[in-house]
Amino acid sequence: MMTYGTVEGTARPAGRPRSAKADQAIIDAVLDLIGEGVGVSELSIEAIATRAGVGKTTIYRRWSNKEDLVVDALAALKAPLPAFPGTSVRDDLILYLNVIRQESGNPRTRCVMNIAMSEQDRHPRLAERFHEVAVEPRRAALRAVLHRGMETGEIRRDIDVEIAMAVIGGAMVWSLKSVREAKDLPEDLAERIVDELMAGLAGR
Amino acid sequence: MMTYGTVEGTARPAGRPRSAKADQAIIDAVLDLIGEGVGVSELSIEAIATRAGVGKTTIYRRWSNKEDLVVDALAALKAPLPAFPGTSVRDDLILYLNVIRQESGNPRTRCVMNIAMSEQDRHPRLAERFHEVAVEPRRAALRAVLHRGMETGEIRRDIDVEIAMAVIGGAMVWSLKSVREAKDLPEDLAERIVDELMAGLAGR
DNA sequence: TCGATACGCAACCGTCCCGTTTCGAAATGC
DNA sequence: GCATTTCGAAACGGGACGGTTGCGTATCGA
Repeated sequence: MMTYGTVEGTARPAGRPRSAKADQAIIDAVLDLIGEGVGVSELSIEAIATRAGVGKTTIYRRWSNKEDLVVDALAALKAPLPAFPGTSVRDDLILYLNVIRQESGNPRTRCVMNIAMSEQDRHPRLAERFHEVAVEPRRAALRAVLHRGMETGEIRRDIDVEIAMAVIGGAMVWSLKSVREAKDLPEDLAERIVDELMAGLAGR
Repeated sequence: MMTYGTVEGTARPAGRPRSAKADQAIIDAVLDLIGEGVGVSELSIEAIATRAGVGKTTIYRRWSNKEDLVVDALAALKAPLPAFPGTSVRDDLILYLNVIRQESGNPRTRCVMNIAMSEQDRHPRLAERFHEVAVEPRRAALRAVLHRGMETGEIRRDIDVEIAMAVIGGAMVWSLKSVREAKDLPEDLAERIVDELMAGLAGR
């Protein structure tokens, strides 16, 4: 964001201050459009301005670059992670997967995720920001759950945590991607994934 | 594809026949552009024609619709699946994952996959075709491996096969998506995923 | 009150693309 | 030879968009 800092000693520039409302309207417009399935490359400043009820100049005054704008918009997308009750690792993992599943039903989240996943070749900065804002916090939370489980003995102490995280998240994401609608998946998908994972595939 | 059938009894139309070379050049151009990261919506007929060294009319004569063209291009993308040696389920699964990993290094395959995954909302027919051409054959092969393992006793007979498939594929795909380059992943990723999966997470 | 800056709005020109048409040349069947 | 069809190339009118500029207004500090 390119708003002026309010650091002490920094002189506030003369003239009319920038409208925080315009800031928010622009960010919201970007997120809305992305949520409607518009790709980054197809995002037009004009469309954003129109949607935000804002002049194009107001956008160009703040961002010189479309990608900068999208990066800021992505950063504004907060990732509310539920507190894990911690009654058991199994319950925490199931909750974790169900949050992912539920979020994938939100068009905005869904499309942001699509963009982050598919355009990381063309927009590395964007993908990086998304990773930092949305992915890493979740990974950290999941990692904590697993470590706690290793301490309580619910999980083997010698598992490869990074591999386990990839397996857990990947299973849900891949399932969601394999069907048209999240509704097409069994109600208890999260439970089944976690139980299958805990038990392992190997014969007795 | 809109080439003329060669069914017996079908009269061959008069005039100059369509160039098979042009057909192939157009399909290749589409695949090339997609492989370079161009999204479906940004694919322009002009760019395709230029790349293919073909007049726009030659394209419009064959496809009335950009999506039809992309669907045909996708269908032309064959999915060579290796024969599974079948010495053990573990080895087959590792091979399966390593094929996925290796293919994700091919820009063309990678981008086609990106498109199929992220634009299934906007282009359902395209996603469906991709699923049919690329996804289902792999799923069938993987399913066969698991069933064989259940028969030999290498795998529990009571596993949920669909869940297991989601877990196996998802783990690799999700890992690949989590890093910039496939090179950033450990060499033995496939082995580690499979072993972790076979063993399960649960404490002793 | 006055200067400075931001605001929404409209217009501008250049670029890209679309889908169609026209052109002369080439390739086939009759 | 002739009709027919396709070929690549070029051009068309129309539309979308980019990035810039100017306009009149609104909102701040001095």
